[in-house]
Amino acid sequence: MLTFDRLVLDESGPIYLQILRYVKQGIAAGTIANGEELPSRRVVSALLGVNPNTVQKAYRMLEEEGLIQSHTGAKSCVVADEAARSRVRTQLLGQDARAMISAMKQMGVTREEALALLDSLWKEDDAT
Amino acid sequence: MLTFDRLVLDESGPIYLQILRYVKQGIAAGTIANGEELPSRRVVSALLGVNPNTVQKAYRMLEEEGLIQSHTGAKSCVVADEAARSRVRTQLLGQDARAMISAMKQMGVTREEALALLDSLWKEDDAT
DNA sequence: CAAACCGTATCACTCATATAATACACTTAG
DNA sequence: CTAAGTGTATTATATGAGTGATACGGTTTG
Repeated sequence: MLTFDRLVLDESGPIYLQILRYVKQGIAAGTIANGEELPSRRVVSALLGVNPNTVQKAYRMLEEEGLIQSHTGAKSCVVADEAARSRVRTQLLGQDARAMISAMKQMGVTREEALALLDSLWKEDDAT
Repeated sequence: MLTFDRLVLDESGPIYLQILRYVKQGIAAGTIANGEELPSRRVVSALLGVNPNTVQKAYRMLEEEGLIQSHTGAKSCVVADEAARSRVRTQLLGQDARAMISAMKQMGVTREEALALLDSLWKEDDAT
């Protein structure tokens, strides 16, 4: 079952969005199997040290996107086939990359420079 | 003088951070000359349709970073030599890229895939 | 000099985020 | 069956972000 072990909250934005993104990344990565159960709202809130309502907000948005299913009394579970996985993956990758490209172009960075920087930082991150 | 023409506000975060980032990107790109005057808080607030206090918050942070100077009664102006430019540029590029790399690795993206994606989206953005 | 503009500061208000404390109906495990 | 756990809902409170209005003193310009 999903553990939320690798989710470290920061001050970059609303907590419910960080939870939402974490689950989406797991789905995109294939780390979370189709039909897999999610830990309950209360368990996650205790793990992260946040309010149950905050977790509920993230779970609700996941359900509205059709990525999880919830039934009163029972645990929620993931419903994400290969098509959904691919869709989420493309969505997340596109969001991040486009924002970075826009910022880089505004700073006068060339395509070659951008590729070199990405390659360099990628390897640097590997070494850590 | 800096016009704030290319700054389009979105819902990605606080307005004062978007203004802060816009000016920083201008400094990093060399679009803004050293000693150049900034439009007043009131002018910018009217241009963007936001409150003067919001602009003031961004200007204040710029001053705290030593990138602009303000004197009561007179217009603020940029004080950013080549060293400061380089520092800001590295700071912005590193922030964006590292965040994207972290997200990509968590989604199981390979380095080659990341480079191909960046190259592809860069060209796609050129065409727009 | 005087009017216009500027940086700065303050107060009150709205809204989103997050917390806190419950409550209720349903499912599941002992 | 019973108790524990679960999804869901409600109300109240606190905080930060952003707005709106206003004020004061200093600088610039005609």
